[in-house]
Amino acid sequence: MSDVTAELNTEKIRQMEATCRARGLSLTHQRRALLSALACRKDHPTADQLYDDLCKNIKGLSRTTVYRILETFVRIGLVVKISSQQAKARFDADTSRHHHISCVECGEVADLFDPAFNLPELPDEHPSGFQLYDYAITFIGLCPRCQRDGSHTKQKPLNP
Amino acid sequence: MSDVTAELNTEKIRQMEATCRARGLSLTHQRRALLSALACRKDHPTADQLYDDLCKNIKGLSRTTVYRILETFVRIGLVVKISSQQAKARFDADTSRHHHISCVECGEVADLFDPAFNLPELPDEHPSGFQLYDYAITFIGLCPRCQRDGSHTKQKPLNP
DNA sequence: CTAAGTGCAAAGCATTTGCAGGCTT
DNA sequence: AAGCCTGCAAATGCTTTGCACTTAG
Repeated sequence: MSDVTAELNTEKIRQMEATCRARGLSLTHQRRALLSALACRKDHPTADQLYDDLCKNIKGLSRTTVYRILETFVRIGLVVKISSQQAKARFDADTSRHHHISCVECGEVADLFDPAFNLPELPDEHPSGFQLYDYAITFIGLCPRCQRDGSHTKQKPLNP
Repeated sequence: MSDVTAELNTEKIRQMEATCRARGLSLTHQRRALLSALACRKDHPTADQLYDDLCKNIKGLSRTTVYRILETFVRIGLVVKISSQQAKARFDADTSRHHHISCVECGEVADLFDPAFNLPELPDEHPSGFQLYDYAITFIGLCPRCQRDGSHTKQKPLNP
């Protein structure tokens, strides 16, 4: 890794630690290590990949801890959890182009037919080298029922 | 349900059955029932919700069968599987606005920074009554490595 | 010192697999 | 009749939970 990159990472880690302190979170070495692993990686690791990374440096680290810390970081907006808001798959018999909106609270999924949100035509291939087949837009929000109930026990947005 | 709706469903079911035949799939009553359940529902049921629906009418139906049939229907493009391409969550320490592209074959996720795909500003609330927080765009494709390997054992697109 | 954080083991779900028997074509 | 399909039970894989111990502030 180049010096410049290393410095950028250091800076990023410093910022993340500051965020933790601002939230009153203890800076345990497990958390520091995870912070640094996240800042260094340019891909989108799974919890287990991060666990494997950290194991090299922390003896006796528990997988549970990695899951728990990640959850905490997501809650304070330090990292984003990609895909699988809820673990279960949902199925849609309408295969026409439309979008979905998913409730952060209860996980229900509704249709959102709004051509204003359709994307311009996809190229067959992207500069990244990926061959593009399709895309999916998922909106995140709170459904009317959960707005009313106001229980909000799960992953409510919590940004500074 | 109104007569008109019922007729539309009948028509839709007929088309779906035709697709099955065209693919050489046996029209078992489990498959017929699932077809009809899917055509009737306007929401986005989980496999278990569909299983519960079907249980009322088919004695001794197995959950496994529902999962297997759904998988088959997805493969022939009759239904779309929403969210959770792979079951595991992935994490991204970059919380700035950008998109992701996910490989159908290996599940790897890459960044796609292309403002051309950014959406117009979101309204705070949508006509559906949902309070909107955010959105996520996920592109589906085949990564360079899997293009080379060409093993393609999983969910390759298979539309008419 | 004291609450917050961690490790361990076990449980929880959604989903998948192996295999024997049953049903469409 | 032939082979695709299904049911059952058990396994798998990711994630969460309960509880006692440890550590940061």
